[in-house]
Amino acid sequence: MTPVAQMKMDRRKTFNEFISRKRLKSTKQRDVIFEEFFGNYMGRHVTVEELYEDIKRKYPYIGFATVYRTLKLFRESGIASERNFGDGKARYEPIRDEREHHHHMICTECGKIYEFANNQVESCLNQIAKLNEFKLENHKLEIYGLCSSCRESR
Amino acid sequence: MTPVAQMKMDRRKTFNEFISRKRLKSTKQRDVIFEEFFGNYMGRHVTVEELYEDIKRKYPYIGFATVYRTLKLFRESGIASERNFGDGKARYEPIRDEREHHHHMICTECGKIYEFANNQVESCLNQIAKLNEFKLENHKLEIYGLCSSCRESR
DNA sequence: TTATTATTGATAACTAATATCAATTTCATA
DNA sequence: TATGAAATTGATATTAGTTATCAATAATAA
Ligand SMILES: [Zn+2]
Ligand SMILES: [Zn+2]
Ligand SMILES: [Zn+2]
Ligand SMILES: [Zn+2]
Repeated sequence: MTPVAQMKMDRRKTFNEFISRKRLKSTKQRDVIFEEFFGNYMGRHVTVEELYEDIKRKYPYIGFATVYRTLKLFRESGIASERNFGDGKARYEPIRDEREHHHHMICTECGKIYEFANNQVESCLNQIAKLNEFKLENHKLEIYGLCSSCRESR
Repeated sequence: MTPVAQMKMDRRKTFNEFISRKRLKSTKQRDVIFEEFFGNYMGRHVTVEELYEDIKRKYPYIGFATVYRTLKLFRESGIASERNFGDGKARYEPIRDEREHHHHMICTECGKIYEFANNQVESCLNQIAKLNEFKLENHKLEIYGLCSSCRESR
């Protein structure tokens, strides 16, 4: 089994456990949305609208509200992250590895989103929080600017 | 003259220059909003609604749209920063010193906002951008968690 | 199978941000 | 200081994204 397939299976397991722990129900719609999201959006940052439009083509009976609610469930169960990059639309990304914490660089010209991680920054933030007697629960770090190709075509 | 009064005068000068450069007009409303914002909100992070409610008490003839538009002008002229801390409402803060770049720690319990600055983080971000051939235009960094007092009362 | 409970999808309601527009104000010019 | 073009104002409407509502339907425990 490929690592990606393995990961998908792990997320499915986590989600199923969440469903039964919370006494929720597993439905056709949730299955479809899971398959689409974890099949086609790995490493991407999709808006609810985008995912809905995508799914609607194959499964026209699935409504927007269901996609919206299911993505919230994915987040709640810890298999997806919700992101907000300042364009007013929430974006969701599948969590690949729970230890893989990362941040984003967003091109203000073409909108492309790049990911990065940096241990030094992370430990700085922990130190800053500690120094201020602040219990760090989470943090948000984004770089906005021009990606290399948009930079050239200026 | 106190440093704060000096700073306020400097911002006023910058704003007046902006007004005349852009061929805009100076009005009673803009004066009132400037005075209120730079008089009472130094070091704070006020929403449009809050500032409007505050001003309305003394100057009931000033409308919400004017406060909203004037804060946009303050930002455009470089005398105020617009912030967004994930509660869906834009917040504005007077720029105290143009060299004083800082970030925020937000208590998820009481909503208090603390500021911090850290050179090491800044140089890390510059390096990360450089490494990815990304032209850093700006960045956003926030720590969310519990402040020391909310932490204790848990 | 049945009864209970959750889910669904259409749509309404909500919120913050922004656009519209006629009346008013500012200000450059005369 | 009068005039007129241009910007501003405040009330209100519109938009966009999110979230709530609810009757019909589907899932599941007993
Ligand atoms: Zn990401
Ligand atoms: Zn981090
Ligand atoms: Zn600040
Ligand atoms: Zn910084």
